[in-house]
Amino acid sequence: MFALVDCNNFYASCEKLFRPDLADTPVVVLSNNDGCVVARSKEAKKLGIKMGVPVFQVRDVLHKQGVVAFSSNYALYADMSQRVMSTLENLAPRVEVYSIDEAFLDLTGINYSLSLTEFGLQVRRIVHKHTGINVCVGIAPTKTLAKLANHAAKTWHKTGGVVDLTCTERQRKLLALLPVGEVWGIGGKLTKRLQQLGIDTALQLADAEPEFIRQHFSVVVERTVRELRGESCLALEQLAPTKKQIISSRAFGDRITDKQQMQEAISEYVSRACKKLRQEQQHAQYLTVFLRTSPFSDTDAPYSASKSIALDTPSSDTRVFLAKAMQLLEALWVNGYRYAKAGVMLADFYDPGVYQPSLFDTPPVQKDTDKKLMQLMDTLNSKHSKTLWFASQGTKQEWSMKRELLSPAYTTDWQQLPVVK
DNA sequence: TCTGGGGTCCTAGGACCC
DNA sequence: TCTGGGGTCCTAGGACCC
Repeated sequence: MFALVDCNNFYASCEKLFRPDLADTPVVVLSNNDGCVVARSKEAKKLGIKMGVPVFQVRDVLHKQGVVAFSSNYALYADMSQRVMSTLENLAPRVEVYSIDEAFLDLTGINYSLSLTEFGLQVRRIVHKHTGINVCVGIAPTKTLAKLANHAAKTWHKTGGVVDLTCTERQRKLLALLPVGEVWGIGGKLTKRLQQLGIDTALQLADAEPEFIRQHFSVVVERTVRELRGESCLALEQLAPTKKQIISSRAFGDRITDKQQMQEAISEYVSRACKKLRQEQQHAQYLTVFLRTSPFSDTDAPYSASKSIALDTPSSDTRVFLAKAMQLLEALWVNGYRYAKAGVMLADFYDPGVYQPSLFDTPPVQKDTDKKLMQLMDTLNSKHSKTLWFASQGTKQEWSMKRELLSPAYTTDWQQLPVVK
């Protein structure tokens, strides 16, 4: 038996938590560069502001209705997420942190002492008491059904924020009400193709033959069908699997037309990605650099390109990747375009010291001093960010993203603690 | 004028092998 | 004239998630 615990309007709730004056005010949180709406308080949802809309399309509504907007404050959200997750870890024996605002709990053994619904209500109470965040709880025999139970708990207030779908009849009743696109794993494209086959509701998908779905779609969709029928195919995964790739990319605050600025940006992304790589305690062999103009522009000539290179030896040394990235950029750069976004990707990971040399390679020697230099950089930068950086990252970073509506890092920076007067 | 970032998994098809 | 069958591995692209 699984429970899915999902925080309500997570980013917006985090912002409201430290601004009691905004308790009843509509609040939205924006993506990087203050580009799109990525979270909405319940008041903002009521105003009809859609998830993911570009800000410029709803600017009038935001203004007229007195909506308060915030830039994304990841330091705050990550810290609040950790508090919620550690509270959950005290309430259930096994927890899978699925995303920044949701977690699956294994409920095996829970119903010996109290009913599953009572347990769900208790989770809500305790998480709210410890963190101030409201959550909803969906309970079911499979993860996919638990997701739908959670959706129901969020949608219908009279559920009290907890829905237990143990009983098959309740499952079918709910599935009949939900369009197939609400099912976890069924996105826009699949919804269309399923509808062409006459499958419109979640119940119709559950009642389709798994073999038939397998033939028309894939094993993934087949698994979804089985999960909807109550056959658990997706297990709880407590340990975060090691990463297979690391991406660092950003849209620019302003378009880039100058090569040196692009070099700065790519250098910045390379050093971010390498820092993450060292945190994962991995070495990477494969580097990709990409850049593109805006796909939304009618006036800008379109250009999008990427190039990759494999190192002779896996590494986590920023300097090695910087040198290669500059070579790749040299090959990719074309004068005259208005670049909107660029990024780098690291892949093909190895544990440090483990790799397969080719026949004619001289065995690599990673000098101890190289390793220490990177460690020193990371240590210094973790205490005071941006203490040490590479000159190629630039000093002004005029291209960097816009975050004009950023709230303070209330919980992670001594200088920015909230003050009670 | 202005449209996010970071991931995973699966499949199809080509190259190559015996 | 007639040209097999069964694999593996890799990559690109498509789909999904939050």
